Amino acid sequence: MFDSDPTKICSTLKCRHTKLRMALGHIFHNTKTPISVADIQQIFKSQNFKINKTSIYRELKFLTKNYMLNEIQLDGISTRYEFNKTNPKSYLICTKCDQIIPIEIDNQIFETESQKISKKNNFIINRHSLIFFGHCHKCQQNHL
Amino acid sequence: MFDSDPTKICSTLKCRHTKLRMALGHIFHNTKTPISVADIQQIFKSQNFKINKTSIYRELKFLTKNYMLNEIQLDGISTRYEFNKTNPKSYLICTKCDQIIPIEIDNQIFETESQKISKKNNFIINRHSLIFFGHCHKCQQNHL
DNA sequence: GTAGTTGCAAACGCTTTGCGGCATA
DNA sequence: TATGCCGCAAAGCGTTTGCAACTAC
Repeated sequence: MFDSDPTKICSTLKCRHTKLRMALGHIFHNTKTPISVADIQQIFKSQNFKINKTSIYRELKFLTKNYMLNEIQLDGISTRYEFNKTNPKSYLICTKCDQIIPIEIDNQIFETESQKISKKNNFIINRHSLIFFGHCHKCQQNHL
Repeated sequence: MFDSDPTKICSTLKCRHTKLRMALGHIFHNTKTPISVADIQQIFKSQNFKINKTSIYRELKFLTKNYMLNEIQLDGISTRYEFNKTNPKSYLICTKCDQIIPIEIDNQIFETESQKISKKNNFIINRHSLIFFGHCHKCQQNHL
């Protein structure tokens, strides 16, 4: 449960208040859907903010390591980042435009089932990830 | 719904009956868990079967394209392949040893919920993927 | 001043491609 | 003998690393 306010990120993590960190903070503060490094580069380019991609990668790793971001790697799509590890781990993925839409799911649904699975397979379950693949509203309309 | 018998793969796909194709057929015929290119190279090495990795990649793509294999790319682990696209899409992933264990789940559980999600987000759901992360039996014992 | 941060170039690992040669049907 | 398949080398792509320079505190 962190604050996505860029300045608060720095005070929480006791790290320096740099241009890149602030810029990334603003992006994740204002972006609802998980984004890729390419997306970030695009945004920075449109803002005329010149920054080396190495620094972006490094900062994303840093923020992920410090539980500010959540790294998502899923079937076929490129690595995405979203704010805060405590977010729901369920997504809708549009297989036409590769958009990821985070959704909230009542995890109660899995309770009974995951207990069964855990026992049957002798497997300790720590977390789960549920993804629905299909077509988003826009792509349905565009007949893409 | 294909037959995993190597010779039947060839007759179904009307493709040539090559050493590599037969060898991969046998591997997937006998392997229950999804495996990586590195795993396959390992197996071939142990069998003293010399084959170029390019050919392995090409053959896996070919079999995937022809619905004989299922390509799995998930959170943090390397790409894996398993026989047949129609297999259940639910897995247990051990975050210690990276093993993937396919499991059967009663998809009825999701029926109501996925209908709700579909309506709420104006999203046509085609398929879903459910993954449980945790520790397998072996890794629990090894205190790794 | 000094750690934390950056840019650049180079390396990395996994995967794909181009092409000439070989083997299966 | 004619495609389909193969090996090899090289390139592609996203990501990481090493190092020297810089800058926030």
